[in-house]
Amino acid sequence: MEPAFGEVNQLGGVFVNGRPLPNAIRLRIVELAQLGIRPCDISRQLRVSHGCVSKILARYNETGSILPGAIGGSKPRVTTPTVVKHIRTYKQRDPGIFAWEIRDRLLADGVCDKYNVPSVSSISRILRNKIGNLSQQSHYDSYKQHQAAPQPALPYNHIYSYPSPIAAAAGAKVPTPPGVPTIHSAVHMPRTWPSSHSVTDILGIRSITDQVSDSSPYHSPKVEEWSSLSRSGFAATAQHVAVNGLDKSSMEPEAKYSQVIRRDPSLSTWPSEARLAPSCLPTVGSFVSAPTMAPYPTAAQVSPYMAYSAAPSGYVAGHGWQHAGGTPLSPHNCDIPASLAFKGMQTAREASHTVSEGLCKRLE
DNA sequence: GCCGTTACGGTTGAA
DNA sequence: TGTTCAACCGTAACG
Repeated sequence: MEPAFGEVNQLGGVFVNGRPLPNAIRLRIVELAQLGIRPCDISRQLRVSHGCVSKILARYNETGSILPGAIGGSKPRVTTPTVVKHIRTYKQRDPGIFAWEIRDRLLADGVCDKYNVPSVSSISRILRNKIGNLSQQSHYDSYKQHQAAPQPALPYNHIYSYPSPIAAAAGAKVPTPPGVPTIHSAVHMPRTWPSSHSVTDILGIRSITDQVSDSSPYHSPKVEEWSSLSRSGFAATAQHVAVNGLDKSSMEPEAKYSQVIRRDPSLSTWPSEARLAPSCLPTVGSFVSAPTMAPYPTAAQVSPYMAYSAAPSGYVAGHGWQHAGGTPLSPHNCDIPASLAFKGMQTAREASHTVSEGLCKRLE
């Protein structure tokens, strides 16, 4: 159940327990860190707990991603149809085979690796439930296999799947086959079931899989909500013309369904609009002050989830952000400390420079 | 005072 | 359809 209102932390910032911070805030945290601002200052400026700032920055440094991990769900199933098929085969060849022997053979034959090999108990369950009496079922099974090969289960959190097969190969637990180059990508995440959480990805750049998922029956409305967080805020960022101004059209809920930027799969680069302009972003323009903002409208206004989704708008709206020390971090400021090296951001940042400068010039 | 870590209460979504 | 479980979240507190 989504609360209609968020809670207020000790710094006066608003948050929803159990839910990730809005993308705009997460991005802002990274931006400020790139500008050389200390985490404690970021914490105070954005009114986010320092633990959270630390966590987000640590994750960003480690993975190149600012977005939260995949929430909920279960681990990917290891008992894929292929594995079951092999187990069945082993059992057919040797009806007296033990589950642990099957497990060993799955490893030995390369059907599974040590990460995804089913447990002995799982194999036993498969033998009991899915295979059963082979002498009676084998014929039927072989028939059935030809009739309809079961589709592999959808990957865990397919909605967060990598935007490209290459990226998937780079991040997936499955070892990259020799010859397939692993790219140094901002989305490289050493996770078992990774998310597509690169800065570039959330800047409104829809991935190939995203595009597919749009028409997919599996497309989650929650993704739209999430995407709306990124796209309404960040797309406005990328396409913005006003400093701290609300490009309201891009903030409107309806806009979340529009594709802001699509990448042509045939291109090796992103559209220039999609690139991150770190220091020119008017994303989070103000303090997050509970008394002065209403990021969580009343339940009567919008649905509870929309209430949370609406938060970035609240963050974006408002006056210009100013550094605690009094040095204004103007959106016009395009200087980025070169000493700050962040994983996977090199390319994006280099590319973004052009856009950043262009944006800044326009803003000036 | 800063920062990394962790317990806690909460949300989420697949099984 | 409802429950369970294991992932995630941000906060608050501790060292």
